[in-house]
Amino acid sequence: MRLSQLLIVTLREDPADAEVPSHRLLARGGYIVKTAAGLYTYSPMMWRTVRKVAQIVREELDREGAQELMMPILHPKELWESSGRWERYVADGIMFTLKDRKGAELCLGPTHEEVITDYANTFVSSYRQLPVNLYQIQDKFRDEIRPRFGLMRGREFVMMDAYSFDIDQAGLDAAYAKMDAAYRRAFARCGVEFRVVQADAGAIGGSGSEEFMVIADTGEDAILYCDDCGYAANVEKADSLTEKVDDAGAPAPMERKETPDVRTVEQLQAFFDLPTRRMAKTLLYVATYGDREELAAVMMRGDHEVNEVKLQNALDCLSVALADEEKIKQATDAEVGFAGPVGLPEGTRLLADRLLDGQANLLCGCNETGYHVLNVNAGRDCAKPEYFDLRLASAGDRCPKGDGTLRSARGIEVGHIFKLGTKYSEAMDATFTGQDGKAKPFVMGCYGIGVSRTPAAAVEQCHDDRGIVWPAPIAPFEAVVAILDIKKSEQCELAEKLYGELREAGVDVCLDDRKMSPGAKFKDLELLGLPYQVIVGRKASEGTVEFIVRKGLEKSDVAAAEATAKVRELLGR
RNA sequence: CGGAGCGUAGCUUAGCCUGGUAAAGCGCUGGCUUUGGGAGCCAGAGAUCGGAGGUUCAAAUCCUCUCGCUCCGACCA
Repeated sequence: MRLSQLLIVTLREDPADAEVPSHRLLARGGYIVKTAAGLYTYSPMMWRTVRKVAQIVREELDREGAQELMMPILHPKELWESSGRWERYVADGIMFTLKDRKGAELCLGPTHEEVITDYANTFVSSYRQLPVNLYQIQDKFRDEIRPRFGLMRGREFVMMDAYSFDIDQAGLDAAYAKMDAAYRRAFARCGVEFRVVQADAGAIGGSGSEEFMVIADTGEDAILYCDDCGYAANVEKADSLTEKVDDAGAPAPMERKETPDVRTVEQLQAFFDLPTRRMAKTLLYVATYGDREELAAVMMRGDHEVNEVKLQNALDCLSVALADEEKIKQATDAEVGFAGPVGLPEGTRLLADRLLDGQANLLCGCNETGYHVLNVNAGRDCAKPEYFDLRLASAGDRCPKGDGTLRSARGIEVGHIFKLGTKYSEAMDATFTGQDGKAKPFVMGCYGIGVSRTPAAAVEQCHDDRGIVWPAPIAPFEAVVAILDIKKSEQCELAEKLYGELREAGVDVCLDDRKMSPGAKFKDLELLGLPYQVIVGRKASEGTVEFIVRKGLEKSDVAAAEATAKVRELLGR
């Protein structure tokens, strides 16, 4: 490809709305142009990269025996009603919905469990046809509350979604392991540094799930990991340490204390001279279940924070949110800052972090403005709470699996694998006939890769102050031969020769024959980030070219006759 | 949805407070020169100032409403 014939427009200034490096550099390099909020047009160069990622993913999935197919983007409402998700997704507002000319309701597919399950139900009728693993690479549509960061969170994006169908849990475990292996190979091939972490299954549902995170400071997810044992988890999911507080002695009589204007844990600590771990703060949450709301009181050790994802799972509700001031006053009959388990209104659901289970003599609020109570013992002074692991783990905690210490990092979620089980097959009555002649629901897994997010994550991880530094496997071109002065015939001739040689050698190379000043060309190639650059300039007449490795901008003069071999060597061919 | 902010040429912005001929840089077009670090000169094209109302002799500027976009929180590949 000759760059003079490729539509490349780079900008000298950053677009005003770009905040993170990947958005800034992809926009400035002309790789993406915003069409509307969260909607981008990919340039020819960008599309080459997206296709390379897709191809790597395709190859690795195919190696595990997965089969590519294509499903419609438009889905009928009825299909989503059969799984029970229509109402929820519409209520969430995440789904784009529309009506056809007859007034029938449709949605733009945000994910394809319904369509694929229906397909499998139609086509797979016997255990003899199983296992089967089907995938597609296609645009997904989600009306994100806040699209942002360019390709990192768009409303339309390219996704690989795969679905496995098995006869039993063991089959699912095997399919899941294969996908895990395929994902590891695919992301390694893409040249990104990633980590696999345990994850909350969220709205998709199911038993087990792991996320593939590209490590980058601008990642939207926080992860915790332990270098000792390899434990790693999304902070939403991370298990918390299990050791209890030191012994607080035998249960002592409860005492009501006047604590004027003492509301926060810090203030209490100063007031009572008690360690924060001897206090239980009580937070009031509003849990939403479809069309009804319920109030829940959550007790947490004074020095710990609530993990709202865990809380949501414990309550088995659609969403949780801290109660506002008015609701708190209504429920506790007190100002904010004095809520506690003692004397809560009848019927209020009371939960507590499991670390409080069996803990004696806690300091709590007592639902009366200006008062706290000392020596609260659950079961004696207040209702026995339901205990769950509700604590937000944090860096510095002891690893839940060993003696190591948890460290934290930020990650960009580029892949996610789930063990769904029979959630969808049962809801949609999708069955096959087993060996015993009886109908059985498919045991399913689902798997996603953000195909358009992955290059953005790669840029996030791999750039410098001059521009993008593409990993070679997903760069729009692996190498470029650049003519510095296209009016010099010896430069053009040598460049054409090298360009031909590299193509012969199977290198994905382009010829930069654009008419621009040398300085502009250098800057442009740095911004565009092609991994290996062969610069044909002044020394062309001596048979010498400049070789630039974009990563680190290492430069050296090499004999033109050696240039092709050098590129091949660096590409490992 | 809640909070904050921004809409002026393809891009980045000035002008708005204090109403009075829409401005600059980049990019684009033509010409001449230039060619190893975003070249110079000359000549051009390009904006009904997001939209609608209002105030005023007069609105990019003041007021009201609306639409769009960005940022901070809950969703997810």
